[in-house]
Amino acid sequence: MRAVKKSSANRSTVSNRGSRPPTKTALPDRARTRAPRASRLEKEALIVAEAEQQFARFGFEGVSLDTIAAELGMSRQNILYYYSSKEELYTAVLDSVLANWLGNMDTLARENDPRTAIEKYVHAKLRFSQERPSGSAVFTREIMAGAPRYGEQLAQNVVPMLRADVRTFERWARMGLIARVDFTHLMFVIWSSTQAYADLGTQFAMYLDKRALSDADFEAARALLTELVWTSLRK
Amino acid sequence: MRAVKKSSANRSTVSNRGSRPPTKTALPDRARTRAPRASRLEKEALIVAEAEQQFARFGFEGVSLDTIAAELGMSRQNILYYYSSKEELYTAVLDSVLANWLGNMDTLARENDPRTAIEKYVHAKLRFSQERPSGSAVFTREIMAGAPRYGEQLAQNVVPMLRADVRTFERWARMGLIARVDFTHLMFVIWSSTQAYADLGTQFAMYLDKRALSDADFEAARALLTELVWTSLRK
DNA sequence: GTCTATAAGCGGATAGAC
DNA sequence: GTCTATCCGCTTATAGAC
Repeated sequence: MRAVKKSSANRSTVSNRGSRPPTKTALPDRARTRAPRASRLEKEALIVAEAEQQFARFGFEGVSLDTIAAELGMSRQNILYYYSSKEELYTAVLDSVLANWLGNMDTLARENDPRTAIEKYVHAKLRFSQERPSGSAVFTREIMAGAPRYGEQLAQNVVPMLRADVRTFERWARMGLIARVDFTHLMFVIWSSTQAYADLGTQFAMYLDKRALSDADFEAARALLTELVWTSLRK
Repeated sequence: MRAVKKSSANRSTVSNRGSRPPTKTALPDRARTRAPRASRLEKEALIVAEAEQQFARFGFEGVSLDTIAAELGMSRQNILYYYSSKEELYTAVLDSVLANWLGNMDTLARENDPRTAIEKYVHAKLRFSQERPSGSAVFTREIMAGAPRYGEQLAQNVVPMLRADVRTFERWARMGLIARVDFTHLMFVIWSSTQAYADLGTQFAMYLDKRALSDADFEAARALLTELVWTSLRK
């Protein structure tokens, strides 16, 4: 197999700042009551947020510390003061997304009623896609690349969740609450389609002749997907 | 917005039908009089095939001409002899995938019976994901990046196909052949989930504790997705 | 904490020999 | 067609001044 090459790419192609996030507002009055510790965390959060946006669109190799720094009005050396390497910043982004994710995504087993469980699950997953599309996209890119930098964490955190959800479906089927279909592939469909509303959101919007997906679009997606899944499971 | 460079459509690498490198046709009696033209096309096909693999995993910026050349046992300068820039090679890859795609994907309207149409459509889309996963992934990455280099072609070739399919659904609904749901989002679900079996195939396989998805896995996906869609449309 | 300077290497692309 | 040589910009990262 080929070795994963080192990162270093000509950035001339990434000059497009078309749909960039709104220019980050500089730190609001950093007047005198500046707790040193809070300040650091605050700045790290800004860096991670900007890095998330860029990694989402261009992937690890497609982003340079310079472009991240430029967008934040700081120097690349300054970023390296907070994160000692590009890869460390990258994993910090993924850590941040994963934490937010695990904190907000309940498993199916939280609910006893299958219908309610599915409704809530699809809703939560789509909400994540809507509220943090970049976070979703960074994960998708990492997975598409073969998870070279975050495979361990994925295997330990995400896969077990999926397995638990499949087991929950199977339990419900044994209890006669739902019809028996291939629950693993059902999860694949639910995951990939909800994820797509984050990763391919701009493309979906373009198809719909709008600049970005609206609440109504996400509501339509939620309604349809819930309907699709539940109709096939209803006994 | 970024200017989309012209793609070298004249340099058609479309002849590479299958997923992998070209089969040498070599008519025995013609062995002496080697046509230089065929030789060139053959080599271009090899380059495009390797580039497709790498762009699929690492994206445009994540790949260097050096790594592509190394895998083929040639020099990066030699690649530049066939494709005068990295971007030209990249668009040649997308041209090749798109041609293969348009040639094999029928629209829904090809069939008169909705059920049959959906079955064939899902089947064809999944088959493409199975047979040319890298091609799918290159497109997904391009779209996730905001289609900076192939947006024009996407808008002209893919979007119209999707719109036509949605109109077909609507016609069937007016004819009373299927129930009325949100057909646009239905297409989003069909596209994203079938696409995922290419883009996230290795991850799905990992979840299933195997090295790669098998025919049986694709068959299970086909059966489930067809069932999901059709059940929700059956009147 | 933030800066300047610099190391050390990879990137795409061109020119020209053979 | 393929190679060597070369240009030059960009990249990550370190060292050290302030």
